[in-house]
Parts: sequence; structure tokens; C-alpha cells
Amino acid sequence: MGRSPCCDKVGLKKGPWTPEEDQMLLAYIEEHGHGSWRALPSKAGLQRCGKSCRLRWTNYLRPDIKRGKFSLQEEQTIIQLHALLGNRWSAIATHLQKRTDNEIKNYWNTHLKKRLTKMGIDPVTHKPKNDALLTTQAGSNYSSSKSAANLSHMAQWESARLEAEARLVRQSKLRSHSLLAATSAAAAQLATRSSSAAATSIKSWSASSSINVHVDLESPTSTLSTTALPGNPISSSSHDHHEDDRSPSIPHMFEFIKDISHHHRHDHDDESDDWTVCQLAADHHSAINDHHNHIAVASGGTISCCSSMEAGEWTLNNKESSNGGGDDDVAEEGFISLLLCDSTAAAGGDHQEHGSSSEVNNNSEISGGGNEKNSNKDSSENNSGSTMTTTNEQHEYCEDKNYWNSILNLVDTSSPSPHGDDTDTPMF
DNA sequence: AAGCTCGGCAACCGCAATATG
DNA sequence: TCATATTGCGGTTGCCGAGCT
Repeated sequence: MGRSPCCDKVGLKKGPWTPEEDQMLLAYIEEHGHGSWRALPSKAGLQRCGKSCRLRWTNYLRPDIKRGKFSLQEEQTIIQLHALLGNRWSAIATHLQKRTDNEIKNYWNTHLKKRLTKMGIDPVTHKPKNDALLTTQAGSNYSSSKSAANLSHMAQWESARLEAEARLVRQSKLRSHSLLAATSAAAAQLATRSSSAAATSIKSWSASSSINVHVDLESPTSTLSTTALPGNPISSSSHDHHEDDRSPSIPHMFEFIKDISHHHRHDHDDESDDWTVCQLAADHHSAINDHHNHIAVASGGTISCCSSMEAGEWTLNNKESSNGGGDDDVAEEGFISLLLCDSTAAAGGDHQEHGSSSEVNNNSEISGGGNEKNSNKDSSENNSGSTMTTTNEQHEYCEDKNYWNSILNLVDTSSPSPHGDDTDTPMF
């Protein structure tokens, strides 16, 4: 049968820890390690439950915890990651070394959230709060499309991201089990399974973000189909799109990330990885804007986007990279790092392998910025005339980019660096 | 000086996922 | 396979100190 009953909570102390208790816990863990938290309190002579001990250790006593004021860099990272991950504090904490999820959560709730709110930014969606107002008041096509774009951009972003994450995870698993994963049959099977995983993820995400997304799990072509429900302008579908679905939001997000990277690592000699990712991102957006595009993320952080006139079918450009198999955490870590253009963290990801013909990025266009990149790709690969759309997108894209710039700039100005060494770092 | 309000943070609670017998 | 323990996580609470009236 199951395990022995859990510790009863009768007679166990609650509330703030005393220095003596801290000392007892520390001494015990230093000597024996924590092992089983359930058994620890009695062994250590503490009148606490194991859960309380674990919490105290992980959030306070652990020696590798950095305490004190958050640096500007840390604030930036938290905001970035929160925009990407939402309230997944533990995931955010993994990217902020020596900070606990609890600390980050508290800091967000007490500082950053309020700051964004003050600035008129919804801290949940990271979008201007007056979007809805604009929609209802203006009523013009442009305003509608802009607000729809703003509404949909996070949805599209999340959908694409989750799909990519799921694909990375699946492929990592697959590769760890077989060296023959590169066969087309395996790739097709992988695409099938990852679509389901992504669909589940998207369902989960849409539930948490109060956005209704219908996921068609029955597609015989392994198509991830997310269709906006009536009244919801959001659609991340690779098919079944409507006019309103076109959104410049993805590039603005990626441009945002690109700028973060450019700023954060401006002293790096080789920024090609950053640009590669951002170029990929821009292409990714182009692919999404095209109603019939394929997006594939191969293992090791290699992202491939390929365009097709065929109705939304997800394909996988299965590129074996040199870093071998990895576990799910590594895959996710790599992808998040990829999103953050953090080549240091993503060093194992070989995402510089981007020159294959199946991929659409082209570093020679870097200096042109995201707009040019998008339109270049659109014009070269999407022959379904999108000139007008592209022009509008560029306009809205610039506004969206300004939005992200303004967020971080305002955060910057409203939060003077405790170190006073960030004056040369315009956030974006 | 006393009372009140508010912000920050440590800790608790409850749920979900995972591990184990 | 199932039941239960354990662990991890995110939301929430409540204490405490600082600032204000």
C-alpha cells in the first residue's frame, strides 16, 4: 500500500522562525543533508512540519541565495521572463541565479507589478490598458485591427512558443532513445505527437489567460489548429484564419527580445546568434502572418520556418545537432534562452546552425531591421500578395515596438540603479 | 507621542504532479 | 494499478516596521 501517514500537524509550531530554529535546521542539513523533509524535523529536534522546514531552507537558509535589492538587470530579466512565461515563478527563478521564486514573486507583486500598472501597462498581458478603450471608442478599421493585433500578439506568441517548446522536448526525448530519429518517418511521428502536446499546452495557457482557444486534436494531418471562438479575435491557427488574425505582434515581441539581447550583450564579439534568433523570429512572424505556413523547431535550438501554400501542416526540419540528447529541462532551458537571445545559457544549443536551405533566415539582412526582414521574406516566399498588409504591419509593428521600449525605459527611469552603473544602458 | 495606514516580506495554504509501496 | 506520501508551485495571509496625521 502507500506510505505511512504524513506527520500530524498537532503540536507543531507555525509562524516566524527563531534564530535558534534556523541554527538547528542549518546544523542538521549541513551535517546530514535534508534527505527526507518529512523525517527531518524530528531528527533535527524541530517542532515544525517538514514542509515548513523545506520552505525555510529553500527560501531563506540555503547558502546559495542572494538577498537584498534587485539590480536593474534582474528587474529587466524578470519583466522579460514574466512577459514570456507569466506567473511561472519557479521557471523565472531558474533564469535568475541565486534568487528564489518566492522572492521574485514578492518583488513582482510589490514593485514591478505596481510600476507597470502606474505606467498604464497591464502587468498580466504587458499591454497598454487602454487598448480595449481604443477599440470601443474609435471603431475605425485601423484601431480595431491594432487592438486586435495587440490582443492576439501574446496569443500567437504563446502558441508558437509552446509549440516550439513541445517540439524541443519531444525531440530531445526521441533523440535520447534513438539515433535514427532523423528519418522522415520519425519526424512525421514526432510532429504528430508534438502537436498534441502543444495543443495541451495551449489549452492550459488559454485557460490561465482567460482566452478561449479551441484546439482541434483530431486533425489527421497533425495540424495544430487553434480557432478563435466567437467574440474572440484571437486565433493562432495555421489555417482557418480570418482577416483580423493578421497581427504584427510576433515581430514586435521578437524585436523586443532582439533589442534586449543587443543591449545586454553589446560587448560580445559575436552577436550573430542573437541576430540569428531574431531573424528567425521575424521570419517566424512572417510565417504566422501567412495563413498557410509551417514552423518547425528542431532540436538543439535550431528553429526553422518554412512557408507553404498548402493548408496548415506542421512540418519538422529535423536537423541533428552536435550536442546530443538532452532532457526536457535542458530543452526548455535552451529554448527560453533562445528566446532571450542568451547565447551563454543556450551555448549547448547549436542554434548557429541556421544556414541550411530549409531555413529562411538570412543574416545579411540584419542591418535592415525587422520590418525589412519581414517584407523581404513575405515577398520572396509568400506569393499571395500581401503588400498592403505588410505596410500596415510595419506601421503597427513600430508602435508595438515602441510599446515594449516604453515599458522598459519607464521601468528604467523609475527605478534608478542601486549601483549607478547603468546610465549607459538605454533599456532598448 | 499615539494611532493609523500602507508596503514589504516571510510563511502558510491548498492544489497538482510525481514518487513510491 | 491504485492509494497514499512527498514534493513543488503559485496564491494568499498576516506580521512588522516605516511613514504619515
